Amino acid sequence: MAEQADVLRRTPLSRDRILRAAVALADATGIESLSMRNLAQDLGVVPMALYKHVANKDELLDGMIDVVVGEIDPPVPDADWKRTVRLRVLAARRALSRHPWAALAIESRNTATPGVLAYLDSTVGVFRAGGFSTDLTHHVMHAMGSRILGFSQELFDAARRAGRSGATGPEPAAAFPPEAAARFPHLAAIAGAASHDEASVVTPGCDDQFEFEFALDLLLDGIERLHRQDWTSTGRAS
Amino acid sequence: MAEQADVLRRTPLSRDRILRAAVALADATGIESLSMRNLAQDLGVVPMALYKHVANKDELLDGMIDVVVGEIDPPVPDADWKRTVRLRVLAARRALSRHPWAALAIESRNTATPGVLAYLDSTVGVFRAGGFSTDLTHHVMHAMGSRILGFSQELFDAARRAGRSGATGPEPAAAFPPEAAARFPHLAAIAGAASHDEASVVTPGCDDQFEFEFALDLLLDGIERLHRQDWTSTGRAS
DNA sequence: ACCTGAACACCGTTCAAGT
DNA sequence: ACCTGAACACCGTTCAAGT
Repeated sequence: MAEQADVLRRTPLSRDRILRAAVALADATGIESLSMRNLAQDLGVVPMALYKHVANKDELLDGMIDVVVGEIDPPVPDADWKRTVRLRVLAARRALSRHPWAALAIESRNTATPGVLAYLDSTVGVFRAGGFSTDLTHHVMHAMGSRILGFSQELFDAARRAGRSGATGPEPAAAFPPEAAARFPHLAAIAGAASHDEASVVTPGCDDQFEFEFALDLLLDGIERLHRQDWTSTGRAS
Repeated sequence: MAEQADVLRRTPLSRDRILRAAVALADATGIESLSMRNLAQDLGVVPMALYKHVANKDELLDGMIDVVVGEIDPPVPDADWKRTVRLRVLAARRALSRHPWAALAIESRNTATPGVLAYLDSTVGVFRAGGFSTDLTHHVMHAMGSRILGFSQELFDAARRAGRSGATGPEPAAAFPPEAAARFPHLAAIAGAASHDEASVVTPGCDDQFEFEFALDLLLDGIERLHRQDWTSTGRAS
């Protein structure tokens, strides 16, 4: 770590080098412990040196987001809009999964970065090429929400960690704790219901990838149905 | 503001009074400017006095979340699970909408609060009472994601603010800016496509409530279809 | 025993002094 | 002209000194 900093010290700073170091630091220690001072130290540089290349911390975060979004595999041309969207979303999920802080960072910024806009634009293009009206495409993009970028909101996942004390850093989701099970019987009943393979009796947690694809397909199937019946917002043909 | 603090100064501090003041402060000035020092000043109290009632800032945030979740109208008994879920989710949306900081706060905490767990538990109960298997209920809860608490992820919304400079504080979503329209033609094409009423030509933004209900119904319709065909995770009957 | 001021270990960022 | 140390205005939280 220290000798690496020594090696890098003489190579000149650049926006790109700063962004890559910031991503690596957030990957390693979490976004909440990423600070300008901290990042500067990793780069063997005085904190103020960073401000030559990024205006402030918000711009740094925007840049980091676009590094991650830039890792998403380009779309594979396919006649079928549904398969194209599905593969691209799963590619986004792979990229975002490599950087666990990225999803929350994207949601926290109240303005989309150029990289996110480019991604959304190309995805809209897939729907349009598939024959979707601008009207339906608009609503469909809203309905997909952040799922279009490969992440869901982890709200329900947080319940699996309900009894966790958070002392020993990140760890796999624990089983639903007994005292919570008594107070929340319905949650306890379904917590163990998703053992997709019989071997996972000890850790009854569910398969995140399965859940994601389940929700994605639920949405895509519904979208396909609306598209087939030429749905418009003025008169629902349901 | 100052005379209000004077009046409150002699009424004794309590966890409840702290939480309500924190919610009010976050509502008024945003969650990012809520600090312990700041909140203490609003209460006419020295910062350290707060620590008698909340262990730390994280616990304060958890308490604030449960104040908001506690404002959700209780479920209305109805024979129809679909209508029950729909009404409850829309009730959650109304409560969360009154506190714009709450959605992100809930997502940021990596453990569910007791109030959120209670809400999820009762919602699971609605599905179970409607005849859903534990298996399907589990996946369905994941698929709904944070939408079950009445908020979506605003990812696509951020695109509408793409050209915004953020200088003058919170403001309604601006029209898609011209220079962005050139770079992201597909987004520009659908940005204006959602004028639900003809009067909104000047501000072509879309109707958030419509988009939310569109997505909610898309999910509920898909869920109903799976339920009708007795879907199980082992053999998809699609 | 309770309360609280000062202090500690941090932040992001400004700015003026150094080269 | 460029770089950077010190400083400013904040944080959350600890702790010891006061009552």
